[in-house]
Amino acid sequence: MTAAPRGRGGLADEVCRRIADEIALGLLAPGTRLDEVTLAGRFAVSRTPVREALKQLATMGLVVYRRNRGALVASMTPAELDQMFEAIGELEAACARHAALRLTEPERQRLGELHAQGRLAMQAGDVERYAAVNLELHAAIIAGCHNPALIELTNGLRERVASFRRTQFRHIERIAESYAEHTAIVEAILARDVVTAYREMRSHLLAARNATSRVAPQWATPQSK
Amino acid sequence: MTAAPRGRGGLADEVCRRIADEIALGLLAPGTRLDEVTLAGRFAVSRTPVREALKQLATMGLVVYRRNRGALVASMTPAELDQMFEAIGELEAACARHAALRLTEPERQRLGELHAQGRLAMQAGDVERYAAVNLELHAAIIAGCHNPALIELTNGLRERVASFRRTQFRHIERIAESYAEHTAIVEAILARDVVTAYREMRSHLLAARNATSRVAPQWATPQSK
DNA sequence: GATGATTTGTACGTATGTATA
DNA sequence: ATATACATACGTACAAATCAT
Repeated sequence: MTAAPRGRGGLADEVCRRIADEIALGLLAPGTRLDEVTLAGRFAVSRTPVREALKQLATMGLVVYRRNRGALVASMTPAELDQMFEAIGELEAACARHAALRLTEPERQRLGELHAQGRLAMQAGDVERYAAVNLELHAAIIAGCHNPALIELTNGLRERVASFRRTQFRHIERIAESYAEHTAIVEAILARDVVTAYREMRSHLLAARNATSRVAPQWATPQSK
Repeated sequence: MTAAPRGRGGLADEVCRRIADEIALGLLAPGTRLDEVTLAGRFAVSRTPVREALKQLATMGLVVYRRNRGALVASMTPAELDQMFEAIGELEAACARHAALRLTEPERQRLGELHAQGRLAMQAGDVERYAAVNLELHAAIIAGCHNPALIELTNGLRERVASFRRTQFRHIERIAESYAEHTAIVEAILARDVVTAYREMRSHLLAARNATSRVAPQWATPQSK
């Protein structure tokens, strides 16, 4: 799932990936203390790889270090989360614009299929499934820009807010809205309409931002102590 | 200069900053081997902080790791550099758009002053000075978006390409072009014209990309081994 | 406010793996 | 191809700082 350390061997990178996944999946809630020896025990390694992993996670922004007091899973204020979504909006919109011009034929086909799957999930009222398809659709568009730097940046940001956006599709109404927005985006991309693809993706993510911040206000407080 | 690790104490972060600076300044050329013991000696610390620093630099993208063979200063192919500039263009353009709406009065004033300084440097034919002012102007616009996530992302990318864009203003003609583009950008921002600010900043960085890649084709080859 | 316990930060030793002759 | 040299990767020990009592 996580693409964080540019795939190599090494215990530190392995530990880094596993912690990153647990954070993204919400198993490690924001504000959770990350004790080096505990983690070392949990992954059956010494403290050294754990320390290196935590340092990497800190530079990724998934973890926050406090001087001589160890690491915490990063938490965000509502304002910070909002800024994050704004940044993601800018990046994904850029990705969508480039995707409109650069998508290969098979990629274009897959984009259409994913969107169709989204419709089925929506009509079935399957929230989990829609969320999964939604993720894949966005991933397809991001990858479709064919610019590794942009892709990496965008996915990095998405990973950082992953644990904060779980409740995105709680309301069924938001799913219908989301699908309608996806339609505009997908159609624009397939029509190679760069301006519309950019604009629609941007407003789509602004809408998602509002949907999220409405639901998750209480997490934000850093429960440091 | 470098803002890499979110300012804390600790030798690892100190070493990280210093190495990052040396890379950005070109003292450590792309492809240079980063020997742990050598660096440890140079900074008068043990290998541990150096290792942690290198791991951080690797996740920042300034350094690449080869499995069980240590770290190298990251180098880029012309294609990768191009993609990098494209990504920077998207980000800075977004910053410019937000800056047009969010700049405070003192910030707006400073922006005008910086641009005026650029004109003086250009008229004096002072390449070094123009390059410095150029840097400050871009930094002012980036900071002016008032979105920490966007700012951090953009500056991170700029740092990664810093050592590759040193020759940007070799040709005096490029300075004149650059200044003219800056004029369009600054005027748009000061007029709160979001569309123009975005468009002009984007094309400005595309132009800079071309200017750079024309000059620096040979560095790109990864001189591994 | 001082002392003890816990945890991070740094240093160093050993083993494994890669490159060279 | 085998062996040697060498640097990295991991583990462990010590020191310093923070938190709790």
